[in-house]
Amino acid sequence: MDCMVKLTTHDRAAALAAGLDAFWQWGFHGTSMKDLERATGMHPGSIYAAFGSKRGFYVAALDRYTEDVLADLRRHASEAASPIEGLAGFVEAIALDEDRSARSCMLVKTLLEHGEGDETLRRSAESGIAAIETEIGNNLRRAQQRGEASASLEVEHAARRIQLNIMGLRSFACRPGANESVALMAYDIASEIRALG
Amino acid sequence: MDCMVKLTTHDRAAALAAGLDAFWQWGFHGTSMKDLERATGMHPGSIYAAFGSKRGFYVAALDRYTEDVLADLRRHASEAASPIEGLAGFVEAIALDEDRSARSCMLVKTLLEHGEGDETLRRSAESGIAAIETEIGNNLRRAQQRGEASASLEVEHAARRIQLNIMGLRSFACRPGANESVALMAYDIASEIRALG
DNA sequence: GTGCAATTTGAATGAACGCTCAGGAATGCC
DNA sequence: GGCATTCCTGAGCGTTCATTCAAATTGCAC
Repeated sequence: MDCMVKLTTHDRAAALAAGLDAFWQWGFHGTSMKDLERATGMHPGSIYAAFGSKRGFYVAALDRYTEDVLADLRRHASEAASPIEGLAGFVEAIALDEDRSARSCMLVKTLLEHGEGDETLRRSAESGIAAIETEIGNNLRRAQQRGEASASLEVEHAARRIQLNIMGLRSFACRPGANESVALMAYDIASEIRALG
Repeated sequence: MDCMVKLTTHDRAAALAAGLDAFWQWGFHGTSMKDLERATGMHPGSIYAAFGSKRGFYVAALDRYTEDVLADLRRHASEAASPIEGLAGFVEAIALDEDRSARSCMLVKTLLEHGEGDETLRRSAESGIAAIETEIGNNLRRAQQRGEASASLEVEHAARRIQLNIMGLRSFACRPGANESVALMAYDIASEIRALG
């Protein structure tokens, strides 16, 4: 009627970002289509035209989240003096980023919300987690090649262990008023990573 | 009508256990009153008489979960040769318990599902987490008194770090087919705890 | 300016939601 | 056995859910 939002037309990336934000806050079941309409500025028909279903929207948003995390990881790796330092910096950033510090890892959130039940979403979360684990492993291997990490380091195991720490840290960060201790533990974890080098 | 379940009358503990199981599987939003009726064998009116609301039921089930975890922690502490060994055994048990291994910590699940929004549930989860953290801290302090842990150990920080590891481990355990690596990491974390002694 | 295809719109849909409460059954007391 | 009381039952309440689709609007070629 009043055509207040013509911007939204076809702005798929913006819709995804807004949808991700909503799902991140309230979860899949906790976010209604009405919430998504408000968040994206789209009307139900348009959302269905773009993403097929509420679940389809969630999966697309989750994939985008994974891409964001991977990009962030690669950025830290490329900007740091070494692969190990890149990983340590990635973890330390969790302590500094105040906007996101009170938010869990979206992939863990998905895994816990749909631990039993929705196979599609669980698979989607699992593949994202696996991708991040691989990326962490790549960094560790690069560190080995540069002689910065012991050749005897079990890369896959170490990568999983780092990811477990990150998952725990991000979950812990959801505790109300945990900012200080989250920062302390982020630095702890970062120095454990540096100790690999 | 057919009075098929007379057992349920007043069996509050059983209802709580059944409700906890349902909420643990599907979360708060993912569990409907119909599901709870099926799980408990109670009729809606009885559930409301017993717990006030769906949220009230959830809070009661969550409190019971916390009590269960605390009891488990104390049992390990009392049966082990030392407080440190008790904590290590508690963590190792996560690797062995196959029934629960695919389930996250219910408190973390609550925190993530209601990270933003439901203040009541968040507070409830937070107080449970705090109670467990205190109990872990008590064990560490006892280890210090027995001269098994360094007197310079920062108990609160170490307790939080252990809890972070447990949170991460339990979340990681929700990954489909992660059993092996979960067991490996549980042993890793247990030996890090033993290294405090 | 006109016609046409593509897109946007939002009211309407049936189902499922959390929750209530009048009425029936069971219980306790004398 | 009669009565008062407590407890249990489940149909049904109003609401909200995810989803659809016919109608209105738009963008574009000529």
